[in-house]
Amino acid sequence: MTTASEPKRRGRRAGGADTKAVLLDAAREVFIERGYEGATVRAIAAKAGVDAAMVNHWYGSKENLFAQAVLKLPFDPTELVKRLLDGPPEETGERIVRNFIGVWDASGGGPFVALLRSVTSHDGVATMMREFFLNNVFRRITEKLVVDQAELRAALCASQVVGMGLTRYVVRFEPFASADVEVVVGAVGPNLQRYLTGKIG
Amino acid sequence: MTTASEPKRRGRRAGGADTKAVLLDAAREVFIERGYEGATVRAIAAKAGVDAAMVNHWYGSKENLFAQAVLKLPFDPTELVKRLLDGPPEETGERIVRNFIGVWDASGGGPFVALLRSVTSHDGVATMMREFFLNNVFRRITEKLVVDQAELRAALCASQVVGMGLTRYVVRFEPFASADVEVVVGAVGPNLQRYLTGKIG
DNA sequence: GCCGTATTTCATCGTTTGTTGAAAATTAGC
DNA sequence: GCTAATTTTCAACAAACGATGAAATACGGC
Repeated sequence: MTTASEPKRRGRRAGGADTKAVLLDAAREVFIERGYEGATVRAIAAKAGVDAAMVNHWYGSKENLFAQAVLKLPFDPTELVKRLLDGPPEETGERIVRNFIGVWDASGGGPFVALLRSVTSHDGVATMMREFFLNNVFRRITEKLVVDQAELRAALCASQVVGMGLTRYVVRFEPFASADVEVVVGAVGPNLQRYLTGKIG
Repeated sequence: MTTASEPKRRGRRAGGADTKAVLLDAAREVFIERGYEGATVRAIAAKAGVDAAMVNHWYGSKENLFAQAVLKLPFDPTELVKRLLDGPPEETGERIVRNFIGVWDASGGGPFVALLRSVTSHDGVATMMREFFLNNVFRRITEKLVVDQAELRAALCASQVVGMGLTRYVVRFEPFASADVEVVVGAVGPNLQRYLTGKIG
C-alpha cells in the first residue's frame, strides 16, 4: 500500500517541508486560479516544487486532491450561523453581507472563486454549494427568524450572496468589485433584510 | 482559401442540411453543457453528425467556433433596453426580472449557463459579461433614470441578476429554481427597484 | 459527359493529460 | 555501518486533445 493515509515518516527530504501539506496548498491555489479541469497535476506539482508523481503518491488521484483541497469546508458552518444571528434581527441582512464579504475579501475571494470556477467541470461542486449556502447557512437563519416561506427566502438570500461573489471576485463588475465593505453593506444589506423578513409576495 | 466566409455552394451533401449551421447549433449545445474546455471538437462534430475536420474547415478553429456560437450576442441589446424602459419607472425592477427570466427560461437558461460554464476556461468571457450586463444593459438604464451613483447602481443590479441566473440555472437552489416567473418577479423585482432608484447609501 | 470547385472523409501528426511502476535517494532503528 | 522502510525521481504509458493535409466524393456550369 502506497496511498499513505498517515505517513510514519521514516524518511524526510532535505528542505524539511512537509510535501503533503505543500502539495495541498499549491493545489488550492491552482484549482482556484484555473478550475478543476484547467488545473493540471503537473502545474500543481510544479508550484509545490515537487515531482508530479507525488500527487498520486500522497493523494491517490487528482480527484481526491481536489476534494481535500477545495471541496472540504475549511470552517464550521454552525459557528458562522451563530455569528450571523448574533445581534438585532433587523440588521441580520447587513451582518450577512459584512461577514461574507469580510471573509472572502480576506482571502481575495479564493475559496468562492474556486467553487465557481469548478462548478462546471466537477460533479459535486453544485451539490456542495447547495449544501453549504442553502442547508447549512440560509435555511438555518430563516428557521430561527420564524418567517413564512422559509425555503424561498433562504434561496433568495443565496441568490443575492452568490451573485455578490460572482460580481465582486469573478466577473469583477466595477465599481462594485473595488467598493469598500461598508458601501456594499449599505447597498446590499437592506435587500437581504427584505428577503429575510420583508414582504416578498 | 478554404475558410469559407460565405460558401458559393457548388456541392451539397445528401441530407441537404447546411453543415455550417448544423455545426453551429451543435456547438452551442455542447458548449452550454460542458463549457469551453469540456466541450471537445469531436463531440460537437458527433452531435452534428459530421466529421471532426468540418469544424476547422468551416470555422478555422475551436476558438472561433466558440466565439460564433456563444460569445456573439444573439440579439440586439438596444432593443432589450428599450423594452426594459418601456413603462412606469417605478416598475422597472419588475420588468427587468420578468424579461431576463422570461428569455432565459424559454431557452432553459442555456445562453447564460454557457457563459458561466466557460467563464473559467475561456479568456474574454468575463470581459464579454461585463460588456453586456454593465455597459450594454444596466449602465444604459441607470443613465436614462437619471440617478446618482449610476455606475454602482448598475453593478448592483448586475450582481442580483447574475446571481439569479446562477441560482436558478446552474447551482439550482430550490424552490427558487422551479418557482413561477411571477413569484420571482414579486420577490426580486422590488429589490432591483431599490438598486435602481432607492436609497443605497 | 466532362471539368473545376466545393465539400467530406480519412489517416495521422504533435501535445498534453492523469497515472503507473521501477529505480534511486534519503532517513530511522539497531 | 547495515538494514529496512519511506520518500522522491525518472521514464514511460495509454488515452484524448486540436489540428492538418491529402485523397475521395458530390455537384453545378457548360
